[in-house]
Amino acid sequence: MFSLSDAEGSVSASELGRSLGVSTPSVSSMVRKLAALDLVAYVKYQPLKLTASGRKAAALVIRKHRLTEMFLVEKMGFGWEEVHVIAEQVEHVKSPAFFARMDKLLGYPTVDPHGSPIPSPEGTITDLRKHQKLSDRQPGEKVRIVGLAHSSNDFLLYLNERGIALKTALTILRREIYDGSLTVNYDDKKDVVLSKVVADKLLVE
Amino acid sequence: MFSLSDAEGSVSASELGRSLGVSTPSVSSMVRKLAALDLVAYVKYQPLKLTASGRKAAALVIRKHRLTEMFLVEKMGFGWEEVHVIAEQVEHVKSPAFFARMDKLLGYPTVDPHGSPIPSPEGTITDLRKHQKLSDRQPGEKVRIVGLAHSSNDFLLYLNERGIALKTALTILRREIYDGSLTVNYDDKKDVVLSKVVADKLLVE
DNA sequence: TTATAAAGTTAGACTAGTCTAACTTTAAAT
DNA sequence: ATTTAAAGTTAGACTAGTCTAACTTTATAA
Repeated sequence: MFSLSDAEGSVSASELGRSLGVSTPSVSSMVRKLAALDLVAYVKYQPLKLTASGRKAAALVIRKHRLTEMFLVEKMGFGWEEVHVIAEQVEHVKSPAFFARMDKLLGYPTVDPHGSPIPSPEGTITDLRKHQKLSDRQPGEKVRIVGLAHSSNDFLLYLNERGIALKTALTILRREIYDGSLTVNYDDKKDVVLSKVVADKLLVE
Repeated sequence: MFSLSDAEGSVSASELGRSLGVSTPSVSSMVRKLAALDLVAYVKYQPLKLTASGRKAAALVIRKHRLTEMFLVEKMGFGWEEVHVIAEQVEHVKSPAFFARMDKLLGYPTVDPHGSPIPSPEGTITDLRKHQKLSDRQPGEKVRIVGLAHSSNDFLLYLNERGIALKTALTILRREIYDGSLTVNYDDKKDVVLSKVVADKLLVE
């Protein structure tokens, strides 16, 4: 629910069911159990919303997920495209000490390997929207990649092939009016063309 | 089943149920499902036994458990008394790559932090019974601790308090005929008395 | 303003896993 | 060899979670 929520924090039952691989009646029945636990604000026939404590619970799971991803990359040598599926399993571990130790060994990181913020132990999550899209920057500017708006496997592999990662410094050379694609330089690469679709998903500062 | 098996590789349904916190009818019904998967050799009213493939499946779970325990101690700084409960959760992670990476980072260890053997990736498990108990050794002998016959939390804390760990070298000074207790020296400790109960559980070479 | 399509809910069936109570088998003891 | 207590199994009920089909509500659009 947390990750599917729109700007108002709402999800439709059907969208949730689709994403969970479950029918809408199943969503209905589960959501009412979550409402009984005060995790979901449930109003019949209305879009679903998490309560404050639901959002906190979600943030704490996301915290475990992202700490794990960071640990897998930094301490175990996995690639950023490999860690999501592993972390989805490890995040179910109950032991707070386990994640506290990861946090400490990592030096209390604030973002995961894809640049997404790691919620605090209290369940506070900083908003990523303060970052700007690469596609909004102008030719001539020099920017640094600090996050990804989405991080599907295909996208991560696309970036790997081009040697683009967090902290890569890009110089914007040109923008095509027609399709919004950008031509950029970075590291030892010259005149690399990135489509608008890609530039929209690269967050920079 | 694997860990409760006696010398003949058998467990009673009631013992299994007790250890799992489940009634005997539940054991019955699960065991028949495992028999359908050829993991358990099931004969009505007879003690339960794993099949060869059941033993292999069990060994592979134990492998994940013990690799995790070793990783928690060696790479994450946990104490040997803390790792069992965490590893019980982490062992459920599916990703073979995750455990393969632990194995590699640990340098392919053969025993866990309690001296118990780590099964091979093929599911072969070496027998610990080749080790001798401390209680079978004679006064005057010098021995090294290489394993524990059991590793309950209480026992591990008992050993922590006395500074006894794997690889501790002991000199046996005296054995009491009456209760079988041993007096030993090790490190900078002198004349430490270990009861027969303790000496039975310390495996040495 | 009403009709209608899309979304959500209720009803009822099914499965997996658990339980207790009643019954059967095994094996230990007279 | 027979009795009997312990262990195991079967029967049947219950819960949680899922589904499809039928029904209700919402909101869009004529």
